[in-house]
Amino acid sequence: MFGVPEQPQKPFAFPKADDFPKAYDPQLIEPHWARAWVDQQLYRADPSAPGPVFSIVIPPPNVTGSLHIGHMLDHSEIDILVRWHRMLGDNTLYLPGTDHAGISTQRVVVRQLAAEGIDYRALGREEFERRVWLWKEESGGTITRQMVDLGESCDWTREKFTLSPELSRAVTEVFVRLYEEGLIYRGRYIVNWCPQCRTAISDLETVHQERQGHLWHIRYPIPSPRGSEDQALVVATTRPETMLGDTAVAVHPADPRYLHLIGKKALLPLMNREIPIIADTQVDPEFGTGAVKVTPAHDPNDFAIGRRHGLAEIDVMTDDGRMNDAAGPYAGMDRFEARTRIVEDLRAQGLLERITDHTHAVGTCDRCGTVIEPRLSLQWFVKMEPLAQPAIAAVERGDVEITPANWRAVYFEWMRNIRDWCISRQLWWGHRIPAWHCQDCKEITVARTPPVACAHCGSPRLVQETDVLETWFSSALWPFSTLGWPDDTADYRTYYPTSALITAYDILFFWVARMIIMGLKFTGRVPFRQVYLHSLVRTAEGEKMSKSKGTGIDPIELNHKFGTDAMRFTLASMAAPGTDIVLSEDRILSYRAFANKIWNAARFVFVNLEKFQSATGVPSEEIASPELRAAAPYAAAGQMSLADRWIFSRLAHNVEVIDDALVHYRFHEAAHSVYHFFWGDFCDWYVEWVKPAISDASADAAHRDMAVAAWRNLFAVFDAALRLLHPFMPFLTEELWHRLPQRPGALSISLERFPEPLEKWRDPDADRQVALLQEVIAAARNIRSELKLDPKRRVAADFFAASDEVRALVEGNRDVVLRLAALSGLHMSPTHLDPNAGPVRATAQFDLRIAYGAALSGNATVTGTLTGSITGLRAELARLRKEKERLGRDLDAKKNRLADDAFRSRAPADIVRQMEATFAERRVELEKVSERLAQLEKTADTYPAP
RNA sequence: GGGCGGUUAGCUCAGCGGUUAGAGCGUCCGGUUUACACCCGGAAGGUCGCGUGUUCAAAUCACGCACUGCCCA
Repeated sequence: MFGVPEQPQKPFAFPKADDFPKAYDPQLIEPHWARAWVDQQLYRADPSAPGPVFSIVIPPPNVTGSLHIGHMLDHSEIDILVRWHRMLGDNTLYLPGTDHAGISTQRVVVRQLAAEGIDYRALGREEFERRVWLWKEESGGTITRQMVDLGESCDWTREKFTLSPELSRAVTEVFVRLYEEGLIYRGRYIVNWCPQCRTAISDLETVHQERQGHLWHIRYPIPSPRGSEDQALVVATTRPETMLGDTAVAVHPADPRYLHLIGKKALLPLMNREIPIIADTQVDPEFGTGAVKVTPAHDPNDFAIGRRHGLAEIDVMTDDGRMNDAAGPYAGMDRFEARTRIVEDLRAQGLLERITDHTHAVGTCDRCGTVIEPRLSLQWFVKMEPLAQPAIAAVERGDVEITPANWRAVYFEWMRNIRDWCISRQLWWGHRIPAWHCQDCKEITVARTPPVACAHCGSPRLVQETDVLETWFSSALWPFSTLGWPDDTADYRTYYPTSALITAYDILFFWVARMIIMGLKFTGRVPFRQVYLHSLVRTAEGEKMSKSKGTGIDPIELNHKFGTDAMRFTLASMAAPGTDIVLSEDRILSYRAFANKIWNAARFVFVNLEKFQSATGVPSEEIASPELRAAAPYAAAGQMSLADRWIFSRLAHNVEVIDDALVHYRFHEAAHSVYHFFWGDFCDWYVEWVKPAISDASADAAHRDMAVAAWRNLFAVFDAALRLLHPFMPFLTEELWHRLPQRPGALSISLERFPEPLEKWRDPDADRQVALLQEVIAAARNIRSELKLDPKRRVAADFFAASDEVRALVEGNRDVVLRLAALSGLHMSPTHLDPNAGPVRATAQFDLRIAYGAALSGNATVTGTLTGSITGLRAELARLRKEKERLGRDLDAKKNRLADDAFRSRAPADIVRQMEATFAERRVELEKVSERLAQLEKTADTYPAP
């Protein structure tokens, strides 16, 4: 896969029309380039390379999973940044890899085995692990294959896996150090237990769902020496099956209803066990009856009460959610079956006081959705509070910048209320905890390598801990473990801390926060300088995608259908910080059209160069060589054309916008800028503008020079546009770039430089002048459209310039105006134009009119003409009235503002000046509109009423 | 219960103090303009959820309300 193939240097030949099908088909080129980028190892990082460093590690996906659309968003954003930085000349590393996804991978393999009729426990740990590795080998390539298909420019030689020996070494090192510092401890506490996965899971992996449940009010009799009958306490519970493990009933010490009962005993129904009635301030007198059953082994609050009062802790369940022997007659039943039976039995015994509806949050397993059982068990924990302090400070200081900034508050909130982290999992797939239990003294020995003797008593009888670490524990080390830590490698020295972390906001706590904690603890530095948290992709219905509901979108399928470039561009264009993305096919189609537009622009450029070459004999090397493209822009006879000045100015402007947008992770802004530059500025205006110049095959030297200069500029801009587009549409731009002549040895557009926003290209005069000409052309097109003129028909227009400058500009560019507006002539009028002769469009700078006579003249038919017709006149009147009203409203508002002394004295001077200028301009427009309206109304009066 | 978002054109979304509030799609009108019908030209369409403030100036800031989504307990 990584062998570098020989690159035969073929002589350059311009693509012919045959090589350019009219419709762009991404399937023809994307697989080819995806392959080539990997095979040539183009993105292999070199720690000794020059330039500022830009490094980024991938959020590792589940090794046995497949990419979903959220990954594609994430990876597209990362790859856009990476390609951009690489093109800026940075020493760039994009490090790929996967994690071992402990619970889900184990579950998949357990299921596979079960399907073969094999109980995984019967296989034994070693054999089971071997089977999981086999499965990893078998399915583990999917993710990386998909990433290759996406064209991600990562360094595959540095691909990492959390469970590989090198990364496992980092995990062991971290575990041992934390243990030695007393930051890891083992203890018996209530944890979230998933009976389906048969393991403890962390608080974060427990998802709370609001559910409609019940509150069962159960009577706990209070036996008295004299045998009085109705002495009883009523407790309310949502989980009656846990009562089998009750070891007390608790009331609030100040609750007058129960004062007299404190210290007495209650008889636990069904179990016939006497349990104490205790007082504890944790009891909420408002909830239920104010008396609660206490089950220390199955509820975190009860556990706390139990510890305070020295209560027994009776676990009544097994690891798969069944009732155990301590549950007496209910032993062996599933917990929910037991619940039903217990309620029935209580009812039968008259101990069920009542049942009320109760909505409460039920903890469920993040992985499998099973209802979590809070359960007492012996687990390993990380003491988080001391670790969190530096992580809070780092973000406070700005050592880590979080974007969008509102996530800072969320981060702080979680960090400041952090709870100890249960890191042990009762699984076989994962990093086995490097702790050994002494069979003699029962002490624990934690070590980097298997110890031969107990550190406490010297006994050789040691048994390794069976629990593994949760996957996020190893993920938390990812930014440095992947770079060689704990060794001081060249990669680590060069690329750590990484530059940025790009991930979805839903793993801020799971992963981002923990990486900051671990990075600071073990490297003394933050793991990344910036965090960008992007949104989630939702379905067209706005729902969160879910595999189980089948609403997940397969990006590969969409890429195949629309092209990876189009998909990537779509995601980028919608990736506004802070807003979830609702993906729709319409939107993707519009960017597929954009790819097609680029393709066809290239087609135009190449095919016409060929024509030019054969007509003039000017070789393509004199027009499109890489050296010439790099040296643009060109002037002919010492002067650059207005169109050329303008497009380079627009290019510089857009490069600046794009650079700035990408610095701030505003992918949508960057995408919009490049889209409008290419389609609007380049295709709609520039190419149309210069068509005559580049097809001028006149023999004389002056014309030839102008044509060559025009061609050189066109190629230079086209080349720059491709480089500008490259991070967003890598495949198409790579393909087209290779169709341009290149230096020998130039391998890829991705290794070229991103265009620079050169100040010398800025040309405010050209910007203004072209904007005005565009307005003139648009005005003419607008009238043509209103007159419903045949688009091919050229008609004459009248023009009044409000200044000599405007007149000179329009006269100097008469040809382009006539051509793009399909006019046959432009007659300069010394005075304002009479609207009775035809519709007038006017700005403060000019009037333009196409006279009815001109529209009618000749033998062409004018469909639906408004000439002299009452309907056409009415339409124009309506338009003018609306225009007048709008201008009037605007002017009133501005007049008031300008008349306001407060505004004049308090607003910045340039704002006031600007307001005055637009007011003056708008007033001229209003005057013109009013004048035209008055004249037309007079004309309208001569018509009979309809 | 606490916190964070969202509410802008028919749809999906930008804009988050200062030009006549934008984009893509959709709609309507006209087009086989030899790069592109995945196209070209033109147009219509919005009291920026409601209310009250702050400000010379509010879609934009603050507060309240309504609806809605998410996170944490």
